[in-house]
Amino acid sequence: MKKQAFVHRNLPRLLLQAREAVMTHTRPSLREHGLSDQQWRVLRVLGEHANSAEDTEGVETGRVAREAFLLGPSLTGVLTRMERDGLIERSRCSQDARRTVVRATKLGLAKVAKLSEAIEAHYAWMESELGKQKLAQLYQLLDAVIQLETSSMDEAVEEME
Amino acid sequence: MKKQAFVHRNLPRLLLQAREAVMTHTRPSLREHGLSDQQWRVLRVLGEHANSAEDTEGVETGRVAREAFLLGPSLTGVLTRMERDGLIERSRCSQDARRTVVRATKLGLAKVAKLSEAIEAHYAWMESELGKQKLAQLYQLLDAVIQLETSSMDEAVEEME
DNA sequence: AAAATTCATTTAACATGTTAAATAAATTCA
DNA sequence: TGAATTTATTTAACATGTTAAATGAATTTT
Repeated sequence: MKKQAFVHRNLPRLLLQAREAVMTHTRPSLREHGLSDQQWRVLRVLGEHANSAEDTEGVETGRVAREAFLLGPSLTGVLTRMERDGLIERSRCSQDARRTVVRATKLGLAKVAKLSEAIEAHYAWMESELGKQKLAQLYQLLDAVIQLETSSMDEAVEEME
Repeated sequence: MKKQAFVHRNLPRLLLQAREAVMTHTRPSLREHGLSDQQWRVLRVLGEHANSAEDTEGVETGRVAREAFLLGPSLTGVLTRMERDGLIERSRCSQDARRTVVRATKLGLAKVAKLSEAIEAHYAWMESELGKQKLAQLYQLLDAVIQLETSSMDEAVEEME
């Protein structure tokens, strides 16, 4: 019996499609508040750090970039427009003048609060439609893929050094 | 016993990360051939249609946009640069002068052939590292998410009409 | 057939992604 | 201490994403 060929499915494209499909649901809420996808990611990060003890100064932009999954140069522009729109404030870090620190304004924090509800509701909906197990399974598989590729990349870097 | 809260994981971000992780592997091959991610997607589509019977004229840009997952205006720019670099040719559709049709040049097709090998090899590697079942499972789950969101969107559109 | 409408693509304007180079401040080293 | 190096961010230049408006060609309507 001939072995059935495993038909693979353009994984990057599928991941992109899946992401778009999910965002199609949450994006309208963001737009109602005048936020781009990236601005929302930034606000979300700032919201998470807002009540943290040492974050009275704000969060370093490097950290924001990592956690919001943005590159430095992109973040610079995003922050400029967010400052213009009164969502955040920037200042120099008092400890290390190389760094810039950012914090959300009252307006920004208010949007985080409102939108977090909408996002939560969306997760609840997905959970009920798709099932908890499947969702958890998906998380696991995505973690595995990320782990796989990242760790193999580390090896490649070691070889170059 | 208190019910354990289901900790959800920022699905869009995970999907983005997973996609980046996968592309981290294939991107160097693309760059060696001087291709951007988008240019590769376009070439891939053109390659798939190249040996098709009726495609002697080329493929309509609308179709390319859909299959390469690009928006019209983005595609226009991408194609302009690809034409400049000798990867593709554009012309007016003889049947319907509104449409533009595109085809890959010899150079373009050669790159598709070379890169397809590299991509295949990458899938083989992922398959062996992650396991066929898990990969198949991931495809299934991603399909389910896409299905879920797109079908619920259709309903929303119906309500507006 | 001429006007109105629909359809496919492009242009325009602005936001973001991406790489390399420039700035500027902190750190290390001689 | 002062020069060389490292680190954090920004600027610059170009490619792509995104929405709305413009263009041009087919189709429908009257």
